[in-house]
Amino acid sequence: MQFSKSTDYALHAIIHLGHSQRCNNVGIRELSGILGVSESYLSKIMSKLRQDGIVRAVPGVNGGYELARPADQITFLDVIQVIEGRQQLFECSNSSSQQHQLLAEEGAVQRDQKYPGKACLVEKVMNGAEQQLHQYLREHTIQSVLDEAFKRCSHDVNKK
Amino acid sequence: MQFSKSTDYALHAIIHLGHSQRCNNVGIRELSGILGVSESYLSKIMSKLRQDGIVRAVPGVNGGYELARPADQITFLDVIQVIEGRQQLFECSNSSSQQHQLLAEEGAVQRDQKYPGKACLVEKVMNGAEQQLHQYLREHTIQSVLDEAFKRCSHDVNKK
DNA sequence: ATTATTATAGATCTTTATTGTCCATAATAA
DNA sequence: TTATTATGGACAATAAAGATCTATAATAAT
Ligand code: SF4
Ligand code: SF4
Repeated sequence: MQFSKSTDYALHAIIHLGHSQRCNNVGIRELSGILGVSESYLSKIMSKLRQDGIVRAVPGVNGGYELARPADQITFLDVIQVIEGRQQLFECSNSSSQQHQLLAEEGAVQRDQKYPGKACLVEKVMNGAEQQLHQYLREHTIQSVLDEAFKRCSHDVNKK
Repeated sequence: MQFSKSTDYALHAIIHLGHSQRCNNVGIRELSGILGVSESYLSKIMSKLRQDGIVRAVPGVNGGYELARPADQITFLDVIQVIEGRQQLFECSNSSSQQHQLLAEEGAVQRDQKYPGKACLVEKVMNGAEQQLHQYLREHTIQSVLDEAFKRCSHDVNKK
């Protein structure tokens, strides 16, 4: 299990947009050059990011992309979920098996929406783990990375 | 990004073994029947679990599988990593891109083994998140699920 | 020792997901 | 109006997951 390359690209693209906030929009050409990915492929990713409200896009001369909201309001989780989707990390495929009887509470079969507390014991652990992951990714914003990069940078300057 | 079905099968197989500890070995036939998976496919999974020292296998009459160590010493992470592997959740593919300069410390390119503290800023976040996930999965053992299932069960009996 | 039983390893196939390209179209600012 | 830029659909290549079959090796019971 790994994050896809697209997630990698999306994160770096967003970070670059965050870094170029003051300037004009950033076109797909520039972006693709900096990330080292083809324009066609990257544009698919940017399109998704726009559909999910992470970036704004404007066509035409001097068009391009910009962040749809301040970088401190864009979390890693936000970006990752655009690409990876929002399904659960663990989805049981055999809830009709014999074992299920032992491990699941009554009513746990139709567990998707309404009874979060009634998940089976396996899902309880797996979903718990996923929550830990999400929590951490929610706590880290694009801005926090930008800040740290700037800190490092100025520290380097002081050294010299 | 999702856990594979194989991980699902592996977890359930191990749980069943833990549940049948007192009795004899559990053959692939019984196991496959209970999980609702083909024998051939499941045997591949069991083989991996054996190679990684999670279960013991004995061929021949009355052979089968049993846990290689007590269920309270088998964590969810143990089982999951057998199937999903041990690569990092996030592996950067373009550390030669222009962006890399900004985000990575010096020496961060050859980051794999020796400089865990020097990872780049993106990896720092992503690896941190992975650690959260792993920590949680490490804290939950097969036995803990068994215990809880038993608790529920006896609670149900009391009700009746 | 023989035999029936069981796990193992290899080859192979299908299906699904990821990664990637190309092109025609729509939108926009100059 | 036009040059420019993003968008969406179709498509292809590759890789990974899911699954099956078969021949072989190991073992316990006889
Ligand atoms: S116990 Fe949970 S994970 Fe297992 S089969 Fe039932 S629903 Fe699925
Ligand atoms: S900054 Fe980190 S994630 Fe980004 S390219 Fe460099 S090594 Fe990869």
